[in-house]
Amino acid sequence: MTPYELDEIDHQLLRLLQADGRRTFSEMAPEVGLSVAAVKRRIDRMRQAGVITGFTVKIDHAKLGWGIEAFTELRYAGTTSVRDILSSTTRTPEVQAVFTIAGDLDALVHMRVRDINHLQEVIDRLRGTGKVIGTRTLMVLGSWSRED
Amino acid sequence: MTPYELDEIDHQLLRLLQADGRRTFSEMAPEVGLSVAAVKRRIDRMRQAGVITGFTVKIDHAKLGWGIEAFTELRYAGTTSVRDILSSTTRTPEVQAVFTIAGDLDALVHMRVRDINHLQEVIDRLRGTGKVIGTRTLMVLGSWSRED
DNA sequence: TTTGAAAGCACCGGAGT
DNA sequence: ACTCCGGTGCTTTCAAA
Repeated sequence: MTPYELDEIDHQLLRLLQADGRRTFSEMAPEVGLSVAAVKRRIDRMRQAGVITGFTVKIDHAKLGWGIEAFTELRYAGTTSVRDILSSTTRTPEVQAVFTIAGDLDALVHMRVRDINHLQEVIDRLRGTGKVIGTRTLMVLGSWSRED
Repeated sequence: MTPYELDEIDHQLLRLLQADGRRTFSEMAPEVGLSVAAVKRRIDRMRQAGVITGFTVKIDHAKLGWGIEAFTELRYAGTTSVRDILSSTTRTPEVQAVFTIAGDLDALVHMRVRDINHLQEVIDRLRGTGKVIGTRTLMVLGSWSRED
């Protein structure tokens, strides 16, 4: 699959939208030196091409009382399919993301919990579902994210 | 810090904005059964309280030719401060996110690269900077993310 | 692929229930 | 708290280059 080619102005628009996804076309137009209609057209085009898959809101989960973040590495029995892994992990509401992994372990799960007891409980829940044969949990102390 | 309390309508609004961060107030108003002004006030309030930290665009990096995603666990020499870890990792452009971690390892780095050679090169770069004394890389085969 | 303008909406403040 | 309303500004489409 040949990558979709962006010129410098497309990159500028993506950067502007990453910093503020609700920025208006009329606000961006003078910043990139094009008319409002041209900006709209470019963004529609990137949406159409699937480069832009959508827009979303950024939420501070700690402010809502979900202050603890952790990654858990899961190892499964040899007979477990990716579909089984996904169906057992993704139905746990504390799980934010699941990455299936090449190599000796099988999945890396990103989760958010309220406190340590809650973390313990979620890990137990994950160990109980399906054919988990081993876990290792990394508690996040701090995080940095590229302009998100 | 006591968590900010959301009622059912606030949760609905957050869900709507997670699915489409550019949804208009007038579109959301009838869906939650309030007036446009009331919706705006609630969202302004959540912004003010820091629950909503912003809005952003979702990008399909694979479509742009950055098709490979990986996590690298980094172990540092005992004298390394968190500031040193962040300054050495975050200036690598392929690094998307850095999590500092409790326990025997020190950081988990999320990165995006174009291909395997590129991955190799970035890992070497990370091993070269600062006081890295060990790495372990998990290549992502697939991923799932809660409504993103 | 761009600009420019017109019509339709959305936003946002204030006053009132 | 919410609703109604009016002024302002943004979005969207289309003709034209």
